[in-house]
Amino acid sequence: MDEGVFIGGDGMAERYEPKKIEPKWQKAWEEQGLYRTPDVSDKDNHYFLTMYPYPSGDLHIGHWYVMAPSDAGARFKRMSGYNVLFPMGFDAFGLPAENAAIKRGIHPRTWTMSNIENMRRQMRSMGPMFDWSREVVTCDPSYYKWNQWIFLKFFEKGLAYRALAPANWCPKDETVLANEQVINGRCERCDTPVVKKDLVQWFFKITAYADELLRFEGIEWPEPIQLAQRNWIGRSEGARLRFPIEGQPDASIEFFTTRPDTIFGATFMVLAPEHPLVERITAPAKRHEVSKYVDAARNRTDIERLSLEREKIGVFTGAYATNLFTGERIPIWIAEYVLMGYGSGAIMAVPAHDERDFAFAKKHGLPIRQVISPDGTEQELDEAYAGEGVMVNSGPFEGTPSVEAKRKIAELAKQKGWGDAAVSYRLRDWLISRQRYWGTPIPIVHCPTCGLVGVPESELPVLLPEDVDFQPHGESPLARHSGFMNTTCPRCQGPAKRDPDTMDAFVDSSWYMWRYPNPRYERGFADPEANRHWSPVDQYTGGTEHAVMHLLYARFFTKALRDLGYLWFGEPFVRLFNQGQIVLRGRRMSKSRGNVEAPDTYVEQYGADSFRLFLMFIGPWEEGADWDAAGIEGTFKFLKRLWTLVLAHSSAPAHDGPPIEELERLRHRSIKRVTEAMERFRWNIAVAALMEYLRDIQAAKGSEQSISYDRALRSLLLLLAPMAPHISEELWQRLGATRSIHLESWPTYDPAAVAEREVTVVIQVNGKVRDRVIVPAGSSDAELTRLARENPRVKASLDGARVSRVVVVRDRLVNVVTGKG
RNA sequence: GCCGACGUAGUCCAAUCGGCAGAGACGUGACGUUCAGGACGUCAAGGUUGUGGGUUCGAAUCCCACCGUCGGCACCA
Repeated sequence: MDEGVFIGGDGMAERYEPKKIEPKWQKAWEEQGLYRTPDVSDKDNHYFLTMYPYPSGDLHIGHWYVMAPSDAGARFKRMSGYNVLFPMGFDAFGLPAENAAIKRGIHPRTWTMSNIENMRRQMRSMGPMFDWSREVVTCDPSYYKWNQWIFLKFFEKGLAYRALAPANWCPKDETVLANEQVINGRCERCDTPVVKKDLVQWFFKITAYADELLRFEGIEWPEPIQLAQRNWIGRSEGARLRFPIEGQPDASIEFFTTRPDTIFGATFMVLAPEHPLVERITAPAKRHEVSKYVDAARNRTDIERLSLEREKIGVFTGAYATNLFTGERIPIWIAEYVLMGYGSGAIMAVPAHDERDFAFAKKHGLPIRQVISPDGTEQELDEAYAGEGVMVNSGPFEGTPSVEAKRKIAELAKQKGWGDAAVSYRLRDWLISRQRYWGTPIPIVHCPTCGLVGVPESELPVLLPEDVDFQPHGESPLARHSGFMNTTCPRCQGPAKRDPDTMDAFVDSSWYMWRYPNPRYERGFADPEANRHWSPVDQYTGGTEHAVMHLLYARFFTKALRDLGYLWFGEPFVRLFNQGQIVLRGRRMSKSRGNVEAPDTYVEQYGADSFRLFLMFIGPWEEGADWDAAGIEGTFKFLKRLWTLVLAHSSAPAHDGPPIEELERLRHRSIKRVTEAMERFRWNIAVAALMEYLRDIQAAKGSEQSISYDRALRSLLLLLAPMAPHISEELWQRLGATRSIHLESWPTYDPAAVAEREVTVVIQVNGKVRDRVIVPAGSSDAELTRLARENPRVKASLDGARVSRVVVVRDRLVNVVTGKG
């Protein structure tokens, strides 16, 4: 027989040609409306969601790696008896569209929409079960209207607010960036070093939910993602205290510390260069030096700060505070290692017990006093001791264990009115305003008399004008569009200006999952009726790169919208699965690197089914893989063998002979293996099990006429259907089916039928294999022990030694252990 | 520096509860089919499970230390 060819009755060979069958079925499924999911059916609903892509232009291998296995998962769930919603859409706002458009002179909307068109086409070639009738495109006014609506609800409740903040500013993109968009001090998009710039910005108050975001009860998320979010939120317990400033009776320095137990060792204080008190407290003699330092610090990029080798440089303000616990006057310094964005931008410096303070004290000749000792005695410190111990040099607390002292010091401070125990978070509020064009306009009117006024709901959406000069000029492009900017105040009807900024695109993705159930709903961001059937999302899949941004924002939005009364649950995604990334020679694929592998040539050559299967076969999904197309032949050959075998069977005269036990056992075993692998998203094991199963069927020569053989092939097709939907549909029809294989039920297995009748049991002496025996499955321990003790090879290797024990693992092994000595 | 994941055949990877190291695939080699190559089929070789220690009758699997690769965080008081 030739390659993938079946010589039919008429002598014509029919080859497996994916190019012929795949488009045919894609068209047929679409015409049949096979993937239109009803909101209500006689089955349980299951919402399976994979992260929507950014429409960058072409679907690359990374997209396939995310989507194809997700599609298999959704299809598996559907065959398992659920009514599955598996929608798709486009994350269509954001910087790349604007940057690309600027470069090519095309309007961002034109560029984006043509990319979407192209990517839809490419996605269809994958053969996924997306319900396109529910597609969401975020740059559509009918979508972003609800960004604005949610913004206004947040604004009313104080969850959206404006504040002057030293923002991360990218000089090249001429925009502010969220903390999450700054990678190693550089702009996530263009790699330009980021500088600080004071701007009035819009924030969402995610910190109001810091504590609740730390809890993951009731949801099944991978432990590493939970950990990443916990670390990002960075909750720490300690105390917030105030020390008075000498000569400034109505001001004090507030600071947060996790180590109140070390307070007797606080020999100086340090303020962040941007700290509001700096100007006020600086001694006249120091003014010049201090302002020089502050200016330099502000203009430094984060990159420069890091490249200073974390040298602890700073300047003395000439002012003094009082350490209320020791009564000492301690100098107030300013230094960059204290960050304005954390705590209150000021610290008590305890050089003996903090590495950074130690380095600073050494450099500037400040006193170092040990107050915690591991053993209660004082010793010479050549580095900071950050561990626990017993307090020394600590007045009334002398001898107290430091762990206990943390609480006691906070209590004393509270009594005296100096402060109290407190919790601090690393998490900052989410800066959402962008000085760019391609985003959702912020629905706020700046009125000279009324101040900030929300646009009335009836006037939404505030449309993003099309005729805008979006070339960057260091301000929001909308600011130069007078038709957009000039408006009237909704409250006093006087002349007013619109807000020229747009929203971070992460706002869009924070709630898109509630839009899918009914994307055309006009009376709210989410259709309550449709959402009642689907939400929250049962299964979410996506990349680990979203561990702390999208996934945290979406949780925040869900909780906030719940508290506003619009959702009835607090977690958006019940189960989360994070797949790994496809890399090329160890490097992330990206357009800017120019190392993007296009799937199209592989789809052209081997078909979508082989390519899907190969992506799933390449390794465990959660681990990702280094791209190497070498193995794709393997999955292609597998499908060709399947094709040949099924076609031969389809033209065979009859298959009604008696069942064959071994073939039935193989079938049950394969169903079990594949089912369990699919449940765990271990596609590689599932594919391997199918390959093995096919070989087993091929090996059952002479059984072709049996009912078991027929069942075996049909089950194989059913098991393959979620992963390779086209070929399984084609062959299913060839076997005489009248309706789609994708409407069939997942095959079930009988555990009893999986078990082998006879098993090979290994016989060991002291853990070394001496013999193997074939025994009936389920043989008793006593029987196995007897077999082992009487075994001639065991006797020979025992050589008269005393047997101290016999370990029996039923159906597996017997280990004869000899006594010691 | 801190946190996390992963190290199994030349390569990608299996091994469900601690129980025979090998399911599947790539590559390599031999043989068959073929005029030949390809394709297809049959078979084969290939191992100190990263290193060292520990627990155990028994460790790829559990524990400790180290090395390596990748990812995240990175002056967070």
